[in-house]
Amino acid sequence: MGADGATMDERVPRDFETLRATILDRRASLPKRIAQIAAYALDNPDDIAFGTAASIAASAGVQPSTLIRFAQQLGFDGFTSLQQVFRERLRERNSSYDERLAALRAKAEEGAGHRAIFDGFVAAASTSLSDISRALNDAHFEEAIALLAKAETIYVLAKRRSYPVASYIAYALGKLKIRNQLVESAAGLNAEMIGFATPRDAVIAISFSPYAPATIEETRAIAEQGVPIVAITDSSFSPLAQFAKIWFEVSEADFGGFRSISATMALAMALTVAVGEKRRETGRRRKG
Amino acid sequence: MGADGATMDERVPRDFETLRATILDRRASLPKRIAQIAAYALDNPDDIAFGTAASIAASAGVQPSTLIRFAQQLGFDGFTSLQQVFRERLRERNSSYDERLAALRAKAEEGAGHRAIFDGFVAAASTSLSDISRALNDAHFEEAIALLAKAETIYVLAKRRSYPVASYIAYALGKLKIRNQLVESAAGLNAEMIGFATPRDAVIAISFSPYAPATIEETRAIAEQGVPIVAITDSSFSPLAQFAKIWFEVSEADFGGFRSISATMALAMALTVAVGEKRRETGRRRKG
DNA sequence: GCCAATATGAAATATTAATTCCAATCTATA
DNA sequence: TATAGATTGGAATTAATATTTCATATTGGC
Repeated sequence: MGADGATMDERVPRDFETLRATILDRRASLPKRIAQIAAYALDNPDDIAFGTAASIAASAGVQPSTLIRFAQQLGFDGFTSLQQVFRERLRERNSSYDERLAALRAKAEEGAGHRAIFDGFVAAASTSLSDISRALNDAHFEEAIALLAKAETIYVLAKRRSYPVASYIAYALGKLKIRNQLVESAAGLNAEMIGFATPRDAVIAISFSPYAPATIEETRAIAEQGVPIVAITDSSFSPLAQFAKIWFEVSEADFGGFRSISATMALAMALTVAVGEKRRETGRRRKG
Repeated sequence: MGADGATMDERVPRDFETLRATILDRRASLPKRIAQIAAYALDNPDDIAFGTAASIAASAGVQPSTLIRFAQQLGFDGFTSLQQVFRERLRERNSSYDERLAALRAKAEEGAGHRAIFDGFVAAASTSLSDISRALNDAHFEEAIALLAKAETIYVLAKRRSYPVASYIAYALGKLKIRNQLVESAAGLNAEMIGFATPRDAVIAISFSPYAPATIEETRAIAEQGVPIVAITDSSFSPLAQFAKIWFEVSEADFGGFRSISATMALAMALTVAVGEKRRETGRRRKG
């Protein structure tokens, strides 16, 4: 007794991912019609989940018996048990995006342990992304890219909660070989740093309520020097908005008093990469 | 002829929402057992989609015939056609989120202007969040929280692309009044900084391929001093994994060569806030 | 409290779908 | 090219599942 015996179903794939891997693995060695139904199964998993052996076989252009042979070759004892795997998959990802989010948030708000905290942050991030995806103004986005693309140096200005975004922008700009200056508060030399900026440069300033006084002050100073500013902030009443040539309103969902920054991050990354893209285009045009 | 006649199925709900509304509407006037199966259907739509008349009836505590009567009362000609609505719902729901993402990504990959870049980053971030939500191991998460909660000082270690995450963790830990030390490379004093760490402290180390050599080296050094390490990285082959007591594998989707960091951010935020929570609990217990 | 109308339970029946079987066809090898 | 072995198609068989039926119970109006 033990490992061998009547059952023999020790290595039958129980979840969709394993099944998928198994199929892809054996793909090359499968006979023609079996391969055909295998391909169909991976391409139309929903049909397998809902159809009958006959209907699926017809759609895939094979006989029902082939479908059963396929299942058996994978170690299942028939089509029905293969189908279970496809149904289970649908169950697991069953709910719609919004329902899933609502469930996450509900679970999080019930406060069921530490997992709930994680779920809460995932939900907040997802919500924020979905919001910004809807709200982003294409025209503003294009203007901001154009403005930043022709800057000699891009100054990046953010403190506290927004600082991670700024440091990411600086990192990405560096990788794209775009001259930039992260205005950090460490050495207290910000005023001098800002002093070097000219109207041929540009600024990305990021601040959310409660707005860090230093960010506001520095933005004001640099705006007075005539340096154009792109602001990422959270409302039209934001003090940044008045100094900015272009500003984006990003509303981030919060959880447990900590606001998400994923929407801001996505916007920042897109802005950065788009500026890189634009510069390459312009460079080519100049050359050609 | 026209509206009346033999068929009479003009107002049969064809989609789930209409069906749901119809059921809720008639709820009060339904006989006991029918009401019972109606409630069950709205609470467990997945079971209706996949079960057999017999299995569903058993779960809901009624006879199969009652289930059929329920369907007929709603205007369907049997259980099978009622079931179609529940199956259709799963099909649509499922596709909506994934299709939306796929559409975003497709648009992004076609490269239709700058908006496409933005869509690409939003899609990458959403995918990453959804992946980590599925993949996160609760047990590891709890262990990590426990480990970090009892640390005297939490050292945060990350360079380059991961640095924004580290700076966010440091900011959040600070707000939660948890002693922490961000190991930055600026002044070149990292070795000395690390030298102060003891086994009563703990480390959060973050690094993704290509792993910044400095992060690896510093993690190794601090591990050799017996300081327990929680790592966030991208594979079990990561050099960080070997030094870590607990490590999380986070797979981030990428767009245009820039990987998302939203999943890592969500995990980092959750970890931080959960540690704060845990400390407060423990503090209370000690007092009370 | 009685009667008619309605609702319910349980088993019989009809329908549909999965599986098996066998003959026909293809494929690789000597 | 002959032949064994594998693969496939299609119909027959078996299993499962939905539906119907009918006896029994319950409810609401008088």
